[in-house]
Amino acid sequence: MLEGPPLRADAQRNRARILDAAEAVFAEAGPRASTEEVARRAGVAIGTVFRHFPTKDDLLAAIMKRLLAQLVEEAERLDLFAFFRHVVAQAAAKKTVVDLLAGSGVDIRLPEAAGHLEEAVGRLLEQAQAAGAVAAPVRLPEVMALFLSVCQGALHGGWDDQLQARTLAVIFAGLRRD
Amino acid sequence: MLEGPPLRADAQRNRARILDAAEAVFAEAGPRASTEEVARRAGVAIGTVFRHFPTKDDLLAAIMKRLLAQLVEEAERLDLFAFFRHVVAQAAAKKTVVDLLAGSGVDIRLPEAAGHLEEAVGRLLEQAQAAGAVAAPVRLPEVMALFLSVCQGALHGGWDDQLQARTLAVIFAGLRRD
DNA sequence: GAGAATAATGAGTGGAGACTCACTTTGCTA
DNA sequence: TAGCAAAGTGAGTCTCCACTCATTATTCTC
Repeated sequence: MLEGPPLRADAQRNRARILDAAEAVFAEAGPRASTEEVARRAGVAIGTVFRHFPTKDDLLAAIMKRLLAQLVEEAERLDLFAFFRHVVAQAAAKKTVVDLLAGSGVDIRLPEAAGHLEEAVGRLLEQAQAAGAVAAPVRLPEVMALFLSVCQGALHGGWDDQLQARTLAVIFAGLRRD
Repeated sequence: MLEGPPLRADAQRNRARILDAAEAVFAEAGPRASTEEVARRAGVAIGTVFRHFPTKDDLLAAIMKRLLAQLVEEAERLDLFAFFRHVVAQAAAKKTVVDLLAGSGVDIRLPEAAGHLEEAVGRLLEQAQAAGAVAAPVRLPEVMALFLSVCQGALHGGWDDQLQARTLAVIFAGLRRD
């Protein structure tokens, strides 16, 4: 993570505005939304967006990193089941994360941030297994796979509360007794 | 389903070629692949593609319909668990269906064909419950939700055989004992 | 507060891809 | 097999969008 000299005040302000706008725009319209829309929403010229993020992918990667970090924080506050419920409930509002975790058309790798998430979920799994809430043979890879699958399903399927509860119930039952 | 006069022989031939090419191209590159690539692969001029399918969405809808019909056939040959396994294993090879079932950026509704699939899976569920292989309180909506979720997960996550088996094992356990 | 460095601006460029249409070719029918 | 309607062709249009850069504006430093 190479750090140059500190950013000028206006640059810092704009960078933050752009990230916020990008998060909102991409959450609403998915990663295919245009960079111009982001600039407009941030109240900034298009060139400014590209000064901060030389390519659109850089911008997407930056907000992904923020969102993943947020997920990790949430993982640290909740147990495995609550974490699943929480994230699935939010999936629709976080089109970007889900789409990008899914790699939908856009090529972005964030091994570090994604690794942190996996570690956090790993800790939740250990705790749940120690408490006897998840069967012993369950391993992290399938938990992550289920996690991502369900996020995408919820996002694209437009699940209501009831469907979400019933679907997670099946998965939770499967985790408890494998 | 309005039927005009029958198609001329060359038109029929080309229509079939275009559908085959589109299926292959979109399976490899997803729905974002260009119509020109489809035309090239079909050995046909771009205008011919647009004569048969006035918009790209029409083309996508047409192959979706074929693929859904195929899924229904497979559902009629297999039991619920085998169907899940089969489709998940093929998910990666069928990027289009999955992406479109998921509604990724493209707006296509095929209520009829999708309804048939749901009916077919409904029958599998009934059979499985009658045989005691799936717990009674499980209902069709969550089975469909799990089905679509897992398809997307498998597609985007690039699951290997082992991960696929382990992930499905959790879901199957959840279905058996809810 | 003057000067230098950094940042913002936004019209402009280039490329991709969906779709059109004037013209040519092909298949059907009488 | 002549004639015509159906189908095929592909260069060209149009729109959208990522990205650039010469110019102007804002901060920082002394």
